Amino acid sequence: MSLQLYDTATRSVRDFVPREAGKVGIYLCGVTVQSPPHIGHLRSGVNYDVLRRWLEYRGLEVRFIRNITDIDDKVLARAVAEAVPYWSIAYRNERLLDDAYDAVGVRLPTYEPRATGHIPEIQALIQRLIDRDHAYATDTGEVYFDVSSYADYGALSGQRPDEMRSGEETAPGKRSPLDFALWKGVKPTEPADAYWPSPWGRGRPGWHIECSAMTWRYLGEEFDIHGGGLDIRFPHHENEIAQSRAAGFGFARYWVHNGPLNLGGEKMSKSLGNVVDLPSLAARGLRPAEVRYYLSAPHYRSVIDYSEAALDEAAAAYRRIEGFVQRAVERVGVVETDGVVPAGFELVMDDDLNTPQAFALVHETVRAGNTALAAGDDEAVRQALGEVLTMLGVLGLDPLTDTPAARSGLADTVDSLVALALQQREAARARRDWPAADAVRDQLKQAGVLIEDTPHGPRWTLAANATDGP
RNA sequence: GGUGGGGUGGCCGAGUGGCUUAGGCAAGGGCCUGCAAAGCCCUGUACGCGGGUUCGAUUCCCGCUCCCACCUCCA
Repeated sequence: MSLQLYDTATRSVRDFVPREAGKVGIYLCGVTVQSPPHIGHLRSGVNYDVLRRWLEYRGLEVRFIRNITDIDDKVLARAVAEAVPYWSIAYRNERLLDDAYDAVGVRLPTYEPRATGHIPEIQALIQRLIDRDHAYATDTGEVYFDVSSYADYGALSGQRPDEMRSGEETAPGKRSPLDFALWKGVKPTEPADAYWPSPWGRGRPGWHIECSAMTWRYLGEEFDIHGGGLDIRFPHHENEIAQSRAAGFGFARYWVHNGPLNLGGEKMSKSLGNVVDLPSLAARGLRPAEVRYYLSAPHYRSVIDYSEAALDEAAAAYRRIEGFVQRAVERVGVVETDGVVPAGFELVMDDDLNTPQAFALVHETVRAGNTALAAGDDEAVRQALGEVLTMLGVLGLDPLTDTPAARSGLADTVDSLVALALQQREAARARRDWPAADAVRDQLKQAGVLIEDTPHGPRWTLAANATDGP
């Protein structure tokens, strides 16, 4: 069996066949960097990171392009409000986004192009659309895409132009409310440095066109997978298709959309202001790996209704896995694996990336490993440990490097100090002075160090929320 | 009004025409332990409502209802 993906365009699960054997081109609509990222953006990043890792596991060479839209109405409005250059806003938020992605283990894309770095490509594409009678310029220096010129408009999102609410604003020279701007003329209310010269007058790109231009530049006229959040299927992706197809390009062969992350029954979004971000979760004692688990454990197309309780449960589930890995490594050392995941894991991942089932297999293996650990069956422990690490690796999680102790950078220091305390406790236990022994354990617990007795002697771990303080 | 997705045991969350009715969290019982912790074992018998198809439906079909997303900037 090979990978099957749900394709939004055909509303069906399809066998994934790369257009060029052994290679995959993916374009993911990144973020408009108008404000700091929230975990809804992270979900998107994590979902496609898993897709990419799985494609690579399957031996494909992945060219993964994730764009940054660094100029749009909101970025400019923010710049005016803060009285700073628009590009400083965009850059600041871009850095925050990349840091957040990095924290949750989303690998860097092959390239991360910015809209403003592709003005020539954008203008070339616009001119091409004008030449083909799919776009028109107005007296006011705007260029609009002529929706009526593209028969398949609405196919991706199931919208019919005649059924649509007239949400699009009208403007002088605009032929239809549905037409959308490819190029926007100078506005006196916007920063003067937000414009470039063009055949249609000074202006800047509209939303949508930058993605068509950048896919063209980095992936060619036709490529394999286009991804993004379900919420931008319309109008953004619909418009991208219209532009690129009208320009004569084959464009994306598969459309993958991740589900939204809601909060309180509503989509978490910048415009609604109901956002939760990584720093606020860190303040609650959650580690990025736990957040990644939370975001990747449900299926990528399902809705996640954010709740602290669900997040805490996910963190507990991840710690269970982590606990096994740590104990197993202490017992048998780090194992070398061949990098091949169990067949059952391949099966469920090939099935439209069924990560819930994939994690179920991880947990089943953990249980087997724990049993082996209790039975002293080191060979079985090695087996389970290797499988767990390999599966987690494909899912972008590495419990070996991302432990609380390792992150503090003081593991060795704590180890020495705890060893000292444990000597006293063992002495007390030897003379059956249980109150004294328990006092040591309680004091360590107060300090955030948990003691467990095992058949091979006591071991310590940092409490989950050790960084949280009392 | 249009389009699409969904309502699964206390909670999160997969899945399936019956067969072995995921997995995690929480709960109760047990084992282990000086006591714990961790771990292991056991227990709970779920599929929004009403019809229909079927030998049999949570799974297919129809109706209803509720929720969410999109149709306007948003991963």
